Amino acid sequence: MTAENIAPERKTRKRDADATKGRILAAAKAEFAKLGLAGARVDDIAERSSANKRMIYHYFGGKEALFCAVLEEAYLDIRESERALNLEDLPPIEAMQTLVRFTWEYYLANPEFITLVNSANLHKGRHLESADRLKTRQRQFVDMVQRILDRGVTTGDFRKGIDPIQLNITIAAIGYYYLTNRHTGGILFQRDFLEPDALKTRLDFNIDTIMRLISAKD
Amino acid sequence: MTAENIAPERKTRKRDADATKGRILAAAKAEFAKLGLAGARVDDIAERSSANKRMIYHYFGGKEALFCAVLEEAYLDIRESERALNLEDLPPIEAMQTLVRFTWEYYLANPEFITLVNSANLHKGRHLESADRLKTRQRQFVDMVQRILDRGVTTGDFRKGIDPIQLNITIAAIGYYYLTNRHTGGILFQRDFLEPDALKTRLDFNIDTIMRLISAKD
DNA sequence: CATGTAACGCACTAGTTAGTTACTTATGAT
DNA sequence: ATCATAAGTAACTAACTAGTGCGTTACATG
Repeated sequence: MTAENIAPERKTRKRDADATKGRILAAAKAEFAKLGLAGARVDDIAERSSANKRMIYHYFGGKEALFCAVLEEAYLDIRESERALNLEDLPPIEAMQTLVRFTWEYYLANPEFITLVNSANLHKGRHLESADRLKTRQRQFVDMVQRILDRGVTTGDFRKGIDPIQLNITIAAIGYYYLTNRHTGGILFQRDFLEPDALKTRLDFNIDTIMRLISAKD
Repeated sequence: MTAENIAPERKTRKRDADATKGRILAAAKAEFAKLGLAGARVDDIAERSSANKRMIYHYFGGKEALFCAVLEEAYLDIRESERALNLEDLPPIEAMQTLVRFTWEYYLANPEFITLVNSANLHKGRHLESADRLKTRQRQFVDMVQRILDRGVTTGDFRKGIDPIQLNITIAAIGYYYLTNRHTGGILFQRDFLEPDALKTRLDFNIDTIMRLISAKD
């Protein structure tokens, strides 16, 4: 499943199912992210992955099944990266600020995540229904945020009764919306949304928004 | 440009350029919103509008140009609806709460707006570039929000120095994200995002988020 | 009533596109 | 070595799709 195979072990290893599968997945991710499910072309994915179209049908079954695989992998990656932050080792305020910052930086570094999720929702989430491993991870994630909130209440930093799901949605929303709509936003507001200054301003604004939302002092 | 022509003036008026154009636009809006730009089919739009495909090319020039027309109309409609709220006649706090509530309710009542904007951004906003009338409206809208913020500062209700653009983006974001990602969100969080209780909870949460963000007391 | 103009519609084309068939080639267990 | 199996390829197909050529029909104007 390694995405690339730059230094083959012995000679030029011509046959490597795992590597081929990984290359197809990476190429599909790029293609689906750029053009959406309907706009993506199976032939282009085959070419981008320097594999053959037949291999896509062999390993994944078809265009839609390939999209399912791409989507689940994308979601698993962000949930795994969040877990790797070890937020539970941080004081509550710092943990929450880190989460807001991480979410923002993840979207910035992985813009294809956003367009993939948008495509999935255009099709009513149908391609995520069977991703059971992900549902478990998601629950663990919500529970972790709940524990951070609880700790913050104990220390007197956070208000009581905040729903971790509403909070998660809000943290995602204020970063996601800015970035997914940066093109139409840039035209309408006559600003470059990706300029370093603009990015810094927005991140600070977002951290401030979340801190004011959950803060106990008021 | 009237979308329907239920009561024709004299006899059965078989030829009506305006009505045909309007029907095509309405059908295209529904089709593009449902399937995206690449997924939409010109033949289907022709059939849905009970017009002929030839007419689409006659009136709009092509699929992409039709998408441009649909998109600009959609944006103009929301900006016009916002203006019709006459927020400047309300006290600052009430004006801002009304704006948050309106934005939410507009997205709920016009779900196609969200998917159209998503499609436009998938294509890097290219289809909105020539919408000059809209840019003017957008500036007027931002100026109006700025005036509400200024009034709020004068009355002592709002903090100083809030950027109306960051605020607008945030108001849109917390409603938009919840609704555009309601399908994947529903699967991952195991909740029905559109249930009446869930909708009410989210709207209250959103109003609270914005009020805490701009409120002077802290 | 004659006539120019714009609305309208059928049927076609040239190029795509997802998915498949039939085949070759490398690999590793025996 | 050999041979079953999995990896890999090229060429094909049937259905689809954006766009167009060309002819017809309604309506306003003089």
